[in-house]
Amino acid sequence: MFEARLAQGALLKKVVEAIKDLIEDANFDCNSSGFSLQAMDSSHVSLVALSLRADGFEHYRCDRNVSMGMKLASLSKILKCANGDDAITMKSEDNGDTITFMFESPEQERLSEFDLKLMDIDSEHLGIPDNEYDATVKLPAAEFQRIVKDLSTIGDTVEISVTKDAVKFGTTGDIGNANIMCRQNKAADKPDESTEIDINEAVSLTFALRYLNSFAKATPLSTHAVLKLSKELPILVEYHIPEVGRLAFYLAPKIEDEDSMRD
Amino acid sequence: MFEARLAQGALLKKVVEAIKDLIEDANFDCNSSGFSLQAMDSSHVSLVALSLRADGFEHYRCDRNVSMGMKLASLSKILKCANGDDAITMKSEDNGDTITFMFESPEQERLSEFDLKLMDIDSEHLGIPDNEYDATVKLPAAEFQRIVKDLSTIGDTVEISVTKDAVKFGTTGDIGNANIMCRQNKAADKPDESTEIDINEAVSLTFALRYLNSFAKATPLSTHAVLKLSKELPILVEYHIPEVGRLAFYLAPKIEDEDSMRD
DNA sequence: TTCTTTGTGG
DNA sequence: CCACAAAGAA
Repeated sequence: MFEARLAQGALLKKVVEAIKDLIEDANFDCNSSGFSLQAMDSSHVSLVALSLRADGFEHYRCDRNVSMGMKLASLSKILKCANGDDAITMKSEDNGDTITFMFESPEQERLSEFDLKLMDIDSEHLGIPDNEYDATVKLPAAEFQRIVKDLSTIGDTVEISVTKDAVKFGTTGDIGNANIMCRQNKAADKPDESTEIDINEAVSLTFALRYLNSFAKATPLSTHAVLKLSKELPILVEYHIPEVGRLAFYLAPKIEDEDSMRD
Repeated sequence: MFEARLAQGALLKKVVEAIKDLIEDANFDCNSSGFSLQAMDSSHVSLVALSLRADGFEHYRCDRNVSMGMKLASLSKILKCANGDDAITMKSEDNGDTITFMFESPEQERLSEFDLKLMDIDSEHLGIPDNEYDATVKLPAAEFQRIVKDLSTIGDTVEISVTKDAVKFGTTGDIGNANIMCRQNKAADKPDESTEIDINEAVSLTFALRYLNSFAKATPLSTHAVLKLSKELPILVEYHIPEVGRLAFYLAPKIEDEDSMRD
């Protein structure tokens, strides 16, 4: 059987809120080392990878590897019934066709159980290469969310350019264009507001803002978002979940349409 | 004539907000002992009973018994024009065809008057038997509201089971099923959060969540909701209005469909 | 506090 | 089937 208890149930609520707009249904894979998910979004453009380590749970038991297919809209409905301060226990029998979510209020006065029917989902388990990246930018998650939201009001794509000591986000649209630049700033006094850049080579890549906006739904999970970029590779947008794991998103860059540049 | 002044006008506002979704028009009955209403909801499934005692009013005068038919949507419109801290005076001449609502701001700086046309409504005055109940559950009103709201996202009906020291709310739906259990807990330190169970016999009854959700609109009137259940009898959901009276709702249980159980 | 979402009434 | 209002989310 599989059984895992998360003292901070709010984490699970936030994770599901962050990915449910991107993915309709997904397999959650459980093994002795933890609880994870990998899935392409519905339009097969971006990829979501969640991993929660076994040791991030208050209690974790997984007798044999299982893959549990869930409809994320249903899962979200159920998790909305948990209070933010509830502890959440997930439980599933081997070969069972449901997963049980138990919510316990801090004083244990109220105990709720929700059984979610599992479903069979074909999933192509994509191996994600563990790349070295040309540039890594760590910036406050709220700031990243604000930037992609603001730029979305102007254009559809964003060009992210990273240089040694600044990252620039630029877009162009019908009404004009916009550029937002964030300087490196290792604010030691306010670590939550630091912006750090680690670079091997300057890169400049263009992405669809629509997906970055979806990724930014993970903002409540972490103080910082980490962007990793390499020429011609998908961007990796990572949210570290303190003590427990991480939620990561991959999105391929827009290839410059060179038709207009040919002579 | 009839004249009654309620210092806490907010009470009247809340009462009308709580019942206007259930009832379109109703007769308000006034006599020397108080102000009351009894009506079936529009679909003739549930029953609403309001009573405000004469001594709950700052001033109360009722020369002869009158029954005043009002359209609740209109009454609600009018009461929305009162501030929460206004005192409300209701006034109606005997044989008059209107009722006047006077709103006075706490400093008497602002005084408003609204006349509402009365209407003739046939009302079957149902005698409500004053039953002894098998089980009484008193729980925080907000918690009851939350439970019926959460369960509504999963299913259409709820099975309420009361045992000596806990009350269980269960439902089943397409995506799975749910159970919420509240333990008895006479929290002496936080009386507003206490859950108390008084039981003669364990009961388990099933109700349409839709109506319970409507009943829960009365939540702002009281810290606690009181559920009274007996086998095969309608559930009574009561909200005590401190110092003034009570708002009660009755709903018949779903009879188990035994077709599927016949051999 | 504002906006989006959902349920209800016409 | 459409529009409004109340409720929840940001």
